[in-house]
Amino acid sequence: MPKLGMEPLRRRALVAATIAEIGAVGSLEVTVSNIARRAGVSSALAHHYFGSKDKLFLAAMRAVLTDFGAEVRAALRGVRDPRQRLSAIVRVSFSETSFRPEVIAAWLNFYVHAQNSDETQRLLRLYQARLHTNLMHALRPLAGPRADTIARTTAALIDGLYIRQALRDPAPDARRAVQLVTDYLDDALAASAPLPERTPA
Amino acid sequence: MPKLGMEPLRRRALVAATIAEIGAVGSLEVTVSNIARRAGVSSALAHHYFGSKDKLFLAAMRAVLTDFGAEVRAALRGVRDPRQRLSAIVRVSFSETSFRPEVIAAWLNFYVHAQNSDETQRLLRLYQARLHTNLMHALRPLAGPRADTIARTTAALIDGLYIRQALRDPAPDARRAVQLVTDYLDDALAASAPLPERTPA
Amino acid sequence: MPKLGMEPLRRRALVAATIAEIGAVGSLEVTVSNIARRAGVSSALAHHYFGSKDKLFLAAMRAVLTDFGAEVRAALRGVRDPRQRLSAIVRVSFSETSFRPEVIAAWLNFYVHAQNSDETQRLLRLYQARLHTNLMHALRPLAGPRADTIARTTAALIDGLYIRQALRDPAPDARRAVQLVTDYLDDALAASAPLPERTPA
Amino acid sequence: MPKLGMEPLRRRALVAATIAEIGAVGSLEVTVSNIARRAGVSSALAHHYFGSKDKLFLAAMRAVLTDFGAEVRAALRGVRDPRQRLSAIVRVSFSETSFRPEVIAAWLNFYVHAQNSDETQRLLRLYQARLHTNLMHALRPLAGPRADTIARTTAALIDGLYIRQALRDPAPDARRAVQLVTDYLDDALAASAPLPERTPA
DNA sequence: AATGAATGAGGATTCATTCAT
DNA sequence: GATGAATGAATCCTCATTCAT
Repeated sequence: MPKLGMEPLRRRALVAATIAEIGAVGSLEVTVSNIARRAGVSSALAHHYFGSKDKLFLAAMRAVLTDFGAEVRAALRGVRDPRQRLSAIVRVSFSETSFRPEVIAAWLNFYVHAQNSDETQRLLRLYQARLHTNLMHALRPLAGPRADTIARTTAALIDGLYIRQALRDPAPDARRAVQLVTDYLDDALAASAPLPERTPA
Repeated sequence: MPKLGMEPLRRRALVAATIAEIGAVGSLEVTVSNIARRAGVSSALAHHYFGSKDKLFLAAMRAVLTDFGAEVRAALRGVRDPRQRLSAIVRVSFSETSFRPEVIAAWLNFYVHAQNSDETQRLLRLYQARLHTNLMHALRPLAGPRADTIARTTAALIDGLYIRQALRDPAPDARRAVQLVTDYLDDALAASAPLPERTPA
Repeated sequence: MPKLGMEPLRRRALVAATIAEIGAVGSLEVTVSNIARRAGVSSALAHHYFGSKDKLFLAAMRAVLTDFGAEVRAALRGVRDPRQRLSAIVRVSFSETSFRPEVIAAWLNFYVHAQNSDETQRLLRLYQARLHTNLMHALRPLAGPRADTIARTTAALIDGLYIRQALRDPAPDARRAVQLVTDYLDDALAASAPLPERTPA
Repeated sequence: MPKLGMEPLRRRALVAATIAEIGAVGSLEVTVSNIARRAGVSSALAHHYFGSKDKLFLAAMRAVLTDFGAEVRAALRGVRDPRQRLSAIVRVSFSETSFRPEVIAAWLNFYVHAQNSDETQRLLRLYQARLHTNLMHALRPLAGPRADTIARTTAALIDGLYIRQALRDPAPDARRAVQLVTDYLDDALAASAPLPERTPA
């Protein structure tokens, strides 16, 4: 029962199915057929709308990054205090939207995919650059010349906590992840500023 | 012209070729044929010795971890001072053996592979546990109750720095990576200990 | 915004697009979608009007033959002298309408298609029969018993010159083609006329 | 029961099967699977040895041309008289090896394929060039300045007779084809030379 | 010890065709 | 009259794996 205006719906469904499938399988070795089945359509339709498996991956990745970016912007909206902005960034990095097993798995796989896809690489760099910008904006007033180092460390720490979740032993523990990064930031800022103010855990 | 005692040589060559191929291709989507060609043998021989592609992967992974473990042990041998032991661990983590593009790529891919291979998962956990043990051993005298947190943060940070190198933008910068982790440790230990002693960059 | 009386326009457009597409692609491996796009309509419409890809091909072929037939009739109209009728037939065979790369390509492909389509085969035979009739009509007074042989040779020569153009090396050279056939006819008729009487094959 | 040294056998079998299949189907729309089945092997093996469908086509075409070239050389060996050389060329063009329905169909399809394959185009040009050279060699002493025209006409005539056989109405009639070309040559040479010597049919 | 030969299974992709609107 | 939506069927191609030698 074909209807008009299905395209955006199908696209969204296929993108969601792609992320879910990558998450479920745990690698990029997913079949277009399975993704399509998950989205309730034929594999031919996936090709009809996206042209190729690779383009579908790219669309999925863009969706993940777009979602993340939107969440960050929302979380930062109206927050002026640098320390609170930092907290917001960290919190969103491990939010329920992003820090789910399937998204984590997708994320990890996108890093792998970046090794062979310029566009994926570009997207990941874009994400990193944005994160860095956001962190720097908040860190500069707090850490002065050490801002850059702290920003890089924080970003690496976040990625490291993601990759470690990929082992899936315990369910991803967002709380603990946030805590670790927060602790790190406390220490780092304490060491940078004359009058460290420790935030309560 | 088959010779006697070739087995260990072939095995080693195939394992090395596996790592190299994964590194070159940037994903686990490598073919046994290509690995075998790289090792200068037929793909049938790879199966003869390892039984399956998966077993070959596992062997490669074990080799990486074994090498790393050996390097760590060597670096720690004779070093008693906790802070120096910490430095040694960090240094080895970014040593020339491990922090090469191809090994980084292999590493990243093993994390992916772990999603579907219990044995790979077990191996990665083993690596993590050993690293944790080593870190704790050195951190306990320095950071007391905070040792665990710092150890986890350090481990995540190392993994995060690895994954970030996977984007291959600049060649892997081991020096900078070591510096970041060292800085982190300085701050963390400064915050933990009564009398922080900053190590010179 | 569908309009009334569109059918003949659409049909013509689709038929023209079919020939053009076959010519452009150089084989029958054209898609209905591409043909339809070229005609500015949806592929569904092509099916609506023609029922199937094959029927569309047939329609295109009929169009080519009809055009050719009409051109021949026009060229022969009012011409009474046998030698001039011969010339007219040859001229039309390499006229600007027919001897264009795309039509040549289509022609060649119709010969291929005839291998599997009775209807196409029938059409090509019809074309051949008509050409033969026309040639015979003009040749009988000029060559008597040799008319049949000369007619067959002329027809084969024309087809041969077509197929050779399919290699597209130089742009089709109609002038030269006409010249070759004319020369042939001159020789053949010279050998047939007044004195020499050829032995029957 | 795999044996050693199968490669050349398989290659030959696959090439023969390709020609046969194209001949049977009457177009290039044959599947590798069917070709392979005809050769008694799996489609995977066809890819193993030839790399792709297109390469297999090319190999088949080369085989056809090579066979034809060898036959021509054999027929010309030891023949010195120009008129007899001409006859030999014509005879071989319609020999039992070449003028079979399946080879005719393959031939026709190679002309089509040439529209999209540079290599096929190159091969066909090569065939044309060789034929032209052979014809010229024999015609120059007989027709002087008209040799070129006669050679081109003869070549086109041969191709035209081939394409006409593609309609398959009657089984290919080699005798008649040879006769037509011979008659043509007689006329043309009669018109060129002062003292035509008619060869007996 | 080592490999060439061979294949089954599987996956991306294409496309003619159908149908509800 | 016209089309977007949708798919089943096909086809090329790849690859891990097996086996006889």
